[in-house]
Amino acid sequence: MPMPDSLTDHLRRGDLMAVNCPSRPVMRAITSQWGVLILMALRDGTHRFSALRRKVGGVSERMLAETLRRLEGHGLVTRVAYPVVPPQTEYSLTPLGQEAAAHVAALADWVEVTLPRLQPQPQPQPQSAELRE
Amino acid sequence: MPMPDSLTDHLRRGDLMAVNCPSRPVMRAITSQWGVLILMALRDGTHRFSALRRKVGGVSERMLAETLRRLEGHGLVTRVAYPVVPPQTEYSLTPLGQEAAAHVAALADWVEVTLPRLQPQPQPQPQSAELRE
DNA sequence: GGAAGTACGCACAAAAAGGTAAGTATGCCG
DNA sequence: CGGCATACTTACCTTTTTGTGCGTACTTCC
Repeated sequence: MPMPDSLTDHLRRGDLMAVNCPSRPVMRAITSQWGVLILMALRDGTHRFSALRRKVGGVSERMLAETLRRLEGHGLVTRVAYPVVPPQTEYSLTPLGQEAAAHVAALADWVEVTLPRLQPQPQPQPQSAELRE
Repeated sequence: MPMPDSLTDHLRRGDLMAVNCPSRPVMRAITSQWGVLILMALRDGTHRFSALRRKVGGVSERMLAETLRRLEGHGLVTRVAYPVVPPQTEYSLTPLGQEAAAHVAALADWVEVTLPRLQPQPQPQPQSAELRE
């Protein structure tokens, strides 16, 4: 019988497989499409908003701002805004952010290096396999 | 003037920062919400569909099937379907899948272990900081 | 003096992700 | 003999995500 979780009995010290695991939002922030790229971009040091936008190909201003804010909210990114004439803001990784970024960079490097050995998702037609009666 | 990329001049050996980098789809498959969890779940060995569904909390059948298919398309997961009376299918990681899964697991472990040191995203009101005239 | 650059917030719209329910074929359990 | 379990797919609908302009306040460059 699939009786639902009686309570928050799963959140011992973070079972990512549990629906209510508090680590999930953090993982999502880090592994989000732009989160990954922004973390990696910031590994090269402090960047301004527009510099990041130029560096991370394809990101819109809205997504960049939003993702930076989420990362900041989790303590992975630092934001320093100078209320100067033309707005200026500097983003950089916190020590924790650097650790996280190192992990995603490792994965990203692996993907890039392994790419030729990965299928270009040929999308096989849904035939049944292994016919043994 | 923001002249668009003249051509495929960016895809040298995989600049993830480039919009058209072929690594991006793979990264998205791996770092997708369910991709991460499924890869980690499969680290424990071969699983059947329903076993995975039970293990990965919160995943729907649709998402599970879809994500498995994407991972399979990229050569990270193997699917073996036995055309037996009640359907039976076994999913497992390919060698490449195990490498990928190891990376995501490393990140996930880091997150779980670091969680107490990460802000619970207090979402600060958008005030300006560092007032220096 | 008009255009561009800066770092966004906001409103609107399109696209993508995700959930739900139902259907399938059939052996097994009660 | 009816219901459950299995592994999905498909259709339909809701939710979330993402992109596109627009506006801002002021300065510098042509």
